[in-house]
Amino acid sequence: MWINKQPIYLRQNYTKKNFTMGNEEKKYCYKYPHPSVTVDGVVFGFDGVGLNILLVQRGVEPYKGKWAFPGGFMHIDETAEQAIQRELEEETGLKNTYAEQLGVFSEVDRDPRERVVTIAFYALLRQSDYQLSAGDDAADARWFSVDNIPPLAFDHDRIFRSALERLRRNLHFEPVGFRLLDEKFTMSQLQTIYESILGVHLDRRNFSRKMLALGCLKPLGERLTGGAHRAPELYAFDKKAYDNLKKKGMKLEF
Amino acid sequence: MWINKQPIYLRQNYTKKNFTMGNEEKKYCYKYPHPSVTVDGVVFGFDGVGLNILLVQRGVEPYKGKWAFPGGFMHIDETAEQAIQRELEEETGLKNTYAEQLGVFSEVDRDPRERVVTIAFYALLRQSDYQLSAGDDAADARWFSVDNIPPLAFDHDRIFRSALERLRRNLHFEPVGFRLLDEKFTMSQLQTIYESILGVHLDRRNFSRKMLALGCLKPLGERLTGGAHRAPELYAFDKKAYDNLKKKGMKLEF
DNA sequence: CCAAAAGTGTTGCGTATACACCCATGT
DNA sequence: ACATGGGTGTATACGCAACACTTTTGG
Repeated sequence: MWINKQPIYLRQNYTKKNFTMGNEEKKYCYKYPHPSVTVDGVVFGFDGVGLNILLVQRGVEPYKGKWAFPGGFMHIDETAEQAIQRELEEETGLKNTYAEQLGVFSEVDRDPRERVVTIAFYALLRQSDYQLSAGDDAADARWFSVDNIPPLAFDHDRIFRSALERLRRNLHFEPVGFRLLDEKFTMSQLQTIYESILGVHLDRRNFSRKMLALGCLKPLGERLTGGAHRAPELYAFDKKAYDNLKKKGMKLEF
Repeated sequence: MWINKQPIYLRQNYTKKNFTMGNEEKKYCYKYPHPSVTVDGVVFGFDGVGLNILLVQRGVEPYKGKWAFPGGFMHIDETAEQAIQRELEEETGLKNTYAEQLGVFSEVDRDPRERVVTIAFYALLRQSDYQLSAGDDAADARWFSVDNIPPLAFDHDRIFRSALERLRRNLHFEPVGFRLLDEKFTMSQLQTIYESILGVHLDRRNFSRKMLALGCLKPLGERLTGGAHRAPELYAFDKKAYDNLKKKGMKLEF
C-alpha cells in the first residue's frame, strides 16, 4: 500500500526549480500540459422587488469593460468550495455564503489567453446585508436584474442560463426563499420571491396555505408595522422542521 | 479587443522547453502550480433484476487491487464531456453514452500522488448491449449490484453516494428508465427499474396508468412471447412527446 | 385445469384550486 | 370613508391509492 505523509504542497507531482524564460519565472513543470482551474460564482440577491445577480466589470483585457461573475483561480491547497468562499469574501466581503456547485464549463476556447476550466457555483444571499465594493481586478461591481443582463464576458451567459435553470429547479426542494430574505419576513415577501423566480402569478391565499402546511415556517406572533396597510404577520424559517421534511423527501409544487 | 486566432495547443500560457530533471522530461512549466484534472464515470446498468454499477480493478498503486470508477486524465484539447466519452469508449467500447455532470470532487488529499481535481459524471446504459473488457490500467472490469459494492479507491465511495442520490432525484424528471432498458420493453420491466432505484414497492396497476398518462410511451401493438405466462404488451419511448412534456415542466411523483 | 402474470375498471378519500368574505391601516 | 393589502373560510373538481375482476399463457 502506498503511503505518503508529506503535506500536500510538498507532494505535487511537479518539478520545482527556479529558472527564467522571457520575463517570467516558471517554477512548476509537468510532463503534460495542465489546464488552469478557476471558480465563478453566480450570486443571486433579492431587493424586495425582483431577483438580481451580482456582476463585476472587468478592468483588464480580455473582455475589458464587459461584465462577468466574481471568481478567480483555485489555489493548489484548497478545495473548489473553499476557493469560491475565498473569492466571494475577497470580492464582496461576505463570509460563509451558501454556495452550491452548478457545473464545470470546459469548452476549449472559452478563455482566449490559455486553457481554463471553470467550476461554477451559485449562491443566494440577502442583498440588504451587503455593501458593494469592487475588488482589485474589477472596475465596478453592481447588481443587475435578471431580466436585464448586460453583455457578459467569456461564456458567462451560458453559465447564467444554467444557474437560472438550476435555481428554478431547486425552488421545489430547497429553502431557497429563506436564504434571500431577512430572518423575519412576511408571507407576501416570500411569495414575491417565488413569483419572480418562476415568472408566474400565484394565488395569495393558496400560496400561504401551502407554505404553512409544509410546517417549516414559524409564525412569530409579531407584525411588520410601518407599511401602508394592515400590518402582516412575520415568519421565520424553522430549520429543524425543514431537516425532518427533507429526510422524508419534501415536495413543493406550484 | 483581444484577438487570437492561434489553435488552442499553441495558445497555452505555459513555457515549453525540453529539459530533463531526474528521469522524467518536464516540458510544461507554469508560474503557479496547476492541479491535474481527471474525469470519472459512474456507469449505471440494469440487468433485468437490479441496478448495477461498472467498476474496474486497479492494477497499479495507489489502491492497487481496489475497485474504482472508469476514468482518466482530461486532455488539454478536449472538454470534460469529450474526455468522459473518450475514457468510457477506451475502457468499455461504448460510444455516445449519455453522460451527465455529477459534480467536482476536489479535496486536497483525495489522491496521495499529486493534486487531482476530478469531474464526476454519471451515465446510464443498457447492460445487455455491452461486452466487458478491462482496459490498459485495469486488472479487471465488472458489474456490481448497488447493494453490494466492494471497497473503493480514492474518494470514490463518496462519489458513488452522490451519484445514487442524483439518480434518485432525476428519476422524477428525466426518462431514466428508457436509457437502461432495450428499445422495446414491457411495463413491468420499467416498473422494476423504478422500484430498484427508489427501493420501494409500487402498485402494478397504478404505475401503468400513471406512466401511460404521461404520454411518452408508445404502445407497439406487439407482445413479448417466450415468457412463462401471458405475453405482455411492448412499449417504446416517445422522445418527441417527452420533449414537449419537458418544456411545460413534467412532474412524476411516486 | 391451475398458477401466475397481464390487462381493465371502480370507488373513496385527500388535496389543490378558484373563489367570497371580513379585517386592519394609512391617507 | 375608502382603497389596499392581509387573514380566514369553503365548495368543487381532480387525481391518486386501494381495491376486484377478467384474460392469457405455459406447464
